[in-house]
Amino acid sequence: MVLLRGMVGSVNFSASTTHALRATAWLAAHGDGDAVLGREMARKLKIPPDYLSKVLATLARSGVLTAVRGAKGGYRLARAPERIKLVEVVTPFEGTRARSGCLLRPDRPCRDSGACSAHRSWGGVNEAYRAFLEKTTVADIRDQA
Amino acid sequence: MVLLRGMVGSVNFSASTTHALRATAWLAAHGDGDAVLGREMARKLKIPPDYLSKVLATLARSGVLTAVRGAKGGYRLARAPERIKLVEVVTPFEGTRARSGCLLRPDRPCRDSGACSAHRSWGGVNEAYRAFLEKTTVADIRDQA
DNA sequence: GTGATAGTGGATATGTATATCCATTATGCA
DNA sequence: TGCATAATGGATATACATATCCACTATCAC
Repeated sequence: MVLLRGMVGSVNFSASTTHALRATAWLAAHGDGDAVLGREMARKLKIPPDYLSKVLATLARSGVLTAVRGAKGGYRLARAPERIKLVEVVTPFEGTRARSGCLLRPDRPCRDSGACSAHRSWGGVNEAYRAFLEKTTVADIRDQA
Repeated sequence: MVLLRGMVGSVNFSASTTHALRATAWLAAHGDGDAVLGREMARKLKIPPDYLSKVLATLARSGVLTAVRGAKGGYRLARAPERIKLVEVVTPFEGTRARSGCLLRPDRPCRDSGACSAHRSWGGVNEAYRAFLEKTTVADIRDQA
């Protein structure tokens, strides 16, 4: 296995989640009210079109985007970017990977939450992660699109 | 897709990494200097034996464990648990998943690191994660085994 | 030395996320 | 109404992590 020392230690999202974040950020930056073609977003963001379309459909079902079918259709943000939290964008894709947040037994709720210091500081990492997703909105990442 | 609202927002490790953490914690708690059979650890920790043996072999190659072959063989911690950082246990398994830490473009180094506030606070999440792995040792998670 | 034990490593199977392909449905517009 | 367009969704392919199986090598006990 290839070791990438110094690179370890970053929190990752799945490809689906990353596509969702980039797409919503791009819509916030370039959407002018009109619906934007999924195909065009895929081209601009260099994401496989048929894959992105699934991601966009999921976001539409979740209420983050509004899908417009037919000619002149496409996708637009369901609300102003300032009113869409990142947690809304992330949740539909990270749901299956969600865990208890317990370091050693992520498959089940952990006993003695506050017992050891390692457990508490690990909880702090998760709390920082959760807080970021709650307080950051699509408007905040618009410029990075 | 099933949504698990309220569960999203925890940082996860892969199964291999979790096995490695649990195995080293268990060795710190139960190893009394003698080598412990991989098979016994698998039984106690309820981890598939043949899978755990690969994980243990990787940890031995990385210098976290010492492997003892032949009869009366097994594995032991290479050093005192206080002197083994979690980052050493995690690195051999999370290496392939390592990314740039950039929220929207994890596949490449990100431009304008300090430009937007979202970028900075996301960097803070990663910093908390990295700091945890650096400051926590196997001794700190021993009790959770 | 001989046999039993235990780690090592290659080959393979399985499950899930990722990615692609294509038929269908819905809608705007002439 | 009819046509072009675009989202929708099912089926399938690919890649990788996970898991299993088995043959091989190294070492201890006798």
